[in-house]
Amino acid sequence: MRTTNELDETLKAAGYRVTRPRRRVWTALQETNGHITVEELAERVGDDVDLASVYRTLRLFETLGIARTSRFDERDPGRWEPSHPDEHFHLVCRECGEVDHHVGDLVARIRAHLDEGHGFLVEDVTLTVHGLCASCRGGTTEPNAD
Amino acid sequence: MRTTNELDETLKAAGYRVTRPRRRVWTALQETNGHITVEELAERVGDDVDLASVYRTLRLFETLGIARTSRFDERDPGRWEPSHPDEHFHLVCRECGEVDHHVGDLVARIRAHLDEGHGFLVEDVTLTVHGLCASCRGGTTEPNAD
DNA sequence: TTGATTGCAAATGCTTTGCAGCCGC
DNA sequence: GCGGCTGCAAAGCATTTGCAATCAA
Repeated sequence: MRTTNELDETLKAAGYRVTRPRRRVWTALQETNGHITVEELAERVGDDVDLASVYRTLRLFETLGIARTSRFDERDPGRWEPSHPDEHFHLVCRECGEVDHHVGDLVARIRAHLDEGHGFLVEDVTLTVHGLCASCRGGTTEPNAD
Repeated sequence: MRTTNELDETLKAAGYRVTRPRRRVWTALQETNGHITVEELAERVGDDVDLASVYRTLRLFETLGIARTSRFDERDPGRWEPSHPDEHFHLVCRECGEVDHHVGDLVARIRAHLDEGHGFLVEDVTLTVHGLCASCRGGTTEPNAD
């Protein structure tokens, strides 16, 4: 899901109208490719789209399954990203704030593990790892430094 | 960390004063043993402790490392729990809202896995699983029902 | 045309903050 | 007594909502 055409189809298929604000928000979200604040997004979209519409549009995208929101720090505003078919998790650096979108089989393995033992039916796994990214680890980045 | 005596020591050791609001919040948090809203907590604490003080106290407890906050749904207020020495994760049921505090080695294994390959220094792992708990899985709880 | 969608402005809800008085040490 | 802590009230900030006008179908 990358082009505005694909957005148009998704909207129509679900019975929603294709509008300029929706296209604009969609494009802006694609351009940044993730972890962006509603305010930052609104800035990119431009002043002729109201902040409230950006919020409404993002909520709609979430309902449609094409965007997702998450919060990496309790005291930060929510951040949005186009939803990604791959299961992934986030590595958040406490120093530089960088968010690494990490794709791998880890989430799938967690899911598999949970499906076994417990009576709990897993629908969504959210994994966030806080720490220090390679560049912020005190200069040295040698992989086998203790 | 369970008694008010232990709270007192923790506060003093860090140079903070032992006060009635702090003891009250601490006790209330222990009693519920987790995943409680600030408002619910304030209710238990009583009207003679101001809501603002409850917020301030919880933030202090967080700083001291004896309480932690998390949000299971983007649109819910934050929830607090006494911080737990064991690494654990949360199973949140979308039907009944029940939050299961799940202790196990899964988080440790995730941590170990991350420590290997990547240059990222892991400090905190947050894992939240949304889905349906055993009792909400459509009545039937047989493990091999389709 | 017609009703979904928008912009605007006001409201909401959670959380924080300024400040004068109070209380732990 | 001093300075940290509290209650109170007001502010802050992200997000939502009511409503009349607008625009996609």
